[in-house]
Amino acid sequence: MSTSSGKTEDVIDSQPYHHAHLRKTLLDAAVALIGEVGPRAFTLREVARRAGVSHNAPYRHFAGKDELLVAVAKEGFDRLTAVMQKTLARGKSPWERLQLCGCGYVNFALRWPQHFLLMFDLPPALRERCKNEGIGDNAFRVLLDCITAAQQSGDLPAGDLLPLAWTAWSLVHGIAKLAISGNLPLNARSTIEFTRRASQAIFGGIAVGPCGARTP
Amino acid sequence: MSTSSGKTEDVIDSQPYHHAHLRKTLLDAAVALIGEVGPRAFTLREVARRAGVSHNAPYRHFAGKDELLVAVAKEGFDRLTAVMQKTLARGKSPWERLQLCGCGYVNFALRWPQHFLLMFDLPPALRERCKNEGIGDNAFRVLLDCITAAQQSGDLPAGDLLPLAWTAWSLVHGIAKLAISGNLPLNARSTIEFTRRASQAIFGGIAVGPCGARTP
DNA sequence: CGCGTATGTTGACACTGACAACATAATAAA
DNA sequence: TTTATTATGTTGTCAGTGTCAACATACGCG
Repeated sequence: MSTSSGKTEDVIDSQPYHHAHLRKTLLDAAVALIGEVGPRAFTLREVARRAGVSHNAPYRHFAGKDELLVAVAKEGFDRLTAVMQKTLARGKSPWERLQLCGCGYVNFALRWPQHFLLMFDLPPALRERCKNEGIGDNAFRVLLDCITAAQQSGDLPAGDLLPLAWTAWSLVHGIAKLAISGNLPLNARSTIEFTRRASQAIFGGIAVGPCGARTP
Repeated sequence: MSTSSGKTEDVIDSQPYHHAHLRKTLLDAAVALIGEVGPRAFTLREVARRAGVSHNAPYRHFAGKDELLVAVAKEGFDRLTAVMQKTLARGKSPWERLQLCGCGYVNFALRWPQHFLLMFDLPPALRERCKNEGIGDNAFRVLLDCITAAQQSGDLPAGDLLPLAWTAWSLVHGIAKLAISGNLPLNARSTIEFTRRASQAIFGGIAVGPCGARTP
């Protein structure tokens, strides 16, 4: 019983050797650990411990702690993209889909706050590497597509795409960060509702109509 | 010359004993260190090293690393408040002052990104303590005052204060965070300009007029 | 002057990320 | 088949860190 370690592995015990499994196992353990203790208490050795391997085994699959963090971040962006796509699919118009896209973003942050923190609070050097590897690009593209569609349907004015995207992203990112850190005294449901109203406000304007936080 | 350590102390050498000076010295060193290496590489021992004391001296003035971090965060919020107040003072109308308030916020983040990161990326437990001690309250009050003034002058509609404040805060906070992490490919000047336009957009609306990122 | 207390130091411990050396399993080569 | 090579996991070690305990020193008050 050389590989007496675990659960998942036993099924495919024809390969008692870890093979590429350990990488996935470590990644899963890392994602779970992040969700439990957050980026600060995240420890390479604890990840190895949970995976049932020695404290140095991860080095065969990741150059170091940093690379594991990047991998966890990548996993996070993939999940974020999925959540946004699933959420915005409920929208009936380009305009509504754009709002729901932002709601999906905030919802992801509320559900997996630690993971979200890791993704965006990466040290500059790692964040740079993420960008070079195009790790957040898919998620951003979802937003861009939403805005383009809203422009084509006439819900948004034609013109430069990026400033619109940055504005929308900044708003929902700010909401997400502030909500996670407890600076918005709202529960999850209210936070999403607030996101929706703020999104409407940002495109429809607050000053021109009744208070944006009041009525649509 | 028992206290041959430093510069500032020599002036008041009538008290060769460190007294309450060390606390300030440590705090200054901590702020400087944060600015140089960021929250991640921030080390209690390095702070002590820079202050010229043993690695355990800080424990006489701070319960531990966490409490020092909280103190650094508090210092940051005080400076943030000062920057916002100074910036918004240039505004000629309540409406303009509100925008400049946000610009001051972003400007602070651009100038002292590491310090800004520390202030808002504090671990939940510490962030909680900051809130309990009312550490960010002054800065938030500056924003509230701006909004109230804009409401009284008719630039903003009357109504609940907090949703308006949250919306504005979320927007500038998002801009600051994204800019710092390199997700907005703009230099400092353009980022501030973008902040101004986004602020106008959020209250004036994007969809109702020409593209908010184009013309005032 | 002497003593208690506030402050700073030394020493120690467990923990971490990282490296080097070693061991073993899978695979390729002969 | 047998051997060599590579991929993967382990053990041992190191410097660095946060924190605690024990010790040393300087101040202030009786």
